[in-house]
Amino acid sequence: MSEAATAIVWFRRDLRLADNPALSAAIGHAQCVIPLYVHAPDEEGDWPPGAASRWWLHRSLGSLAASLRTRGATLHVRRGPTSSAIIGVARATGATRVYWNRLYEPAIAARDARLAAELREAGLEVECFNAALFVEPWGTCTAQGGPYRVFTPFWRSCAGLLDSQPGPLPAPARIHSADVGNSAVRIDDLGLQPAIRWDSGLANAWTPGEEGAHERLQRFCESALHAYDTGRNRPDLPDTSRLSPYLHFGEIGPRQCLAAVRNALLDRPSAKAAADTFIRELGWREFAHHLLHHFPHTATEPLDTRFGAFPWEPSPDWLEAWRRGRTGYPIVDAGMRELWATGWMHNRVRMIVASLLTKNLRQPWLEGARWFWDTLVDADLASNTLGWQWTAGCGADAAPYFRIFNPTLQAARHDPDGAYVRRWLPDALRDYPSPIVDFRESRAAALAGYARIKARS
DNA sequence: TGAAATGTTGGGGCG
DNA sequence: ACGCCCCAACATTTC
Repeated sequence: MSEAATAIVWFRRDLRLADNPALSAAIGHAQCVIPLYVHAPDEEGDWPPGAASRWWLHRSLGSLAASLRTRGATLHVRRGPTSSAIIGVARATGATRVYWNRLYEPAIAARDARLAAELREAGLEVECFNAALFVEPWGTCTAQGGPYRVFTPFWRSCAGLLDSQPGPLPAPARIHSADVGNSAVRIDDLGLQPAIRWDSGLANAWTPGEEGAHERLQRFCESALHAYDTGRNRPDLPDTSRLSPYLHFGEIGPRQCLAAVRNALLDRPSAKAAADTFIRELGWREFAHHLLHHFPHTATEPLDTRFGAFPWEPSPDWLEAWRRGRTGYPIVDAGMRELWATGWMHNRVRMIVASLLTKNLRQPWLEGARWFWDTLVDADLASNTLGWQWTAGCGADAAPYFRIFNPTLQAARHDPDGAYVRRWLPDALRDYPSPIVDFRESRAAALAGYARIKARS
C-alpha cells in the first residue's frame, strides 16, 4: 500500500506494541500514527465484557497508554458508536487510513465488516491483520472442505502452518504521532472499574498489560515449562502459564509464546514433549476460534441438537450454591472461591466444577458459561463456549455424555496433599456444608437423562 | 482430558 | 503335591 500522511491504529484486543501487525504496518506506511481505543460494549452483541474483564481492560488500557507515551504517542480514547468515533478522529487529524487487527466473535466480526464498508464509504482506506491466531478460522478445513469438529485432526492440519509461522515483530522504538485536539475521554471515565471495590484480590493476583505478559511468559518458560506434562494438572502447584487473560486481550500473541518456548528449548532440549503439550493447549484456543466462527450459534445453543431435549433441572438455589462455592465438595468450592477471589481458575478445576454443575446438579451449561463470563479475567467467548459444551457433552469433540468427574477422586489425584483446597477453603473444618447432592445418585440421574436424549436420535 | 462394574489372572495360604 | 479359595492387581466392558 502506498504511503499515507496520517493513519489511525484502532486498538481492540491487541493491546500490545510488540508483534502487532496493524501497528507495524501503520508505522511502516504512514508518516504519522494515531493510536485509538473506542469504548463501545453495546456493539459486542449478547456478550459485552463482564465485570472481571472490564477490570482487566481498565488496567490494560492504562498500561498501553503508558508504553505508547514512552514512545512519543498518546492513546486516544473515544466512546462509540465506533464508526462516528473513527470518522471523527480522521476528520480532526486528516487521517486517510485505518489499521486494525481482526477479531473473530460472530457479532464483532459482523460489526467490523459493516464498519469497514462504512469507513470506505466515508473515503477512508481500511487494512486488517491477523495478530491473534496461528491459523485464522478459515485457514484450514477438512478434506471435504468443511470445518473440523474434532481437535486432533484439526491440530494435525495446523502442524505445517505452525512450522512456517513468521517470527514475532519487534516493538516500534518510536511512534511519530499527532495531536487530536480536545473531546478526549479519559480511561478512568469509561466506567470499567467496579463501583464497589471488590477487586483487591484481582489486583494482588495479576499485573495486566504487555510487560506483565512478558514477565509471566518468561517465568513460565524458565520454571514450569519443563514440568508442564504433569504439572499442568496440579492446581496446588504454580505450573501453568496463566497467560490466558494476556492472550485474550492481546497483550501477548501466540507467535510470541511459540518463539519463547522454542528459545527455551535451546537451553533444555529435554523439555520438547512438555513444550509440545503447551503449544497444543494454544491449539485448543485456535480450535475454539475455528468452531465459533463456523458454528456461530453455539455461544448459546448446543452444537449437538439432541441436547435441546435434555432434561435440565434449573434450580436458582443450586446455581447460587455453586456460584458461591457452597456445594459441599471441597475441590469444587475451592475452585469457585479461587475464581471469585482472583478472576481465574485452574483448568483442571474448571472441568471439575463444570462437570458437577452440568451433570450432577443438572443446571444448564449456559448458566455456568454466563457466570464464568462475568467472573473470569480471561473470559473469551470462543474458549468459554468450547469448554462448557465440551464438559456438558453437547459440543464438538465433546467429552462423551457418560464422562462424569468424581470430585473426590479428582481431588485425590490432582491435589494429593489438599494444599489447593486448604488455600481457598481455610475455614473448611468448621461450618462446612455437607454435599449438596449425593454423587452416586446424581450421577445415575444424569446418565438416565442422557440415555433419554440418546434414544431419540 | 472418567468412573464404576465386571471379568480375568495368578500368587499364596491352607487343608 | 495338589486343589481350592481368597483377593489383589490388572484388563475389559459398561455407563
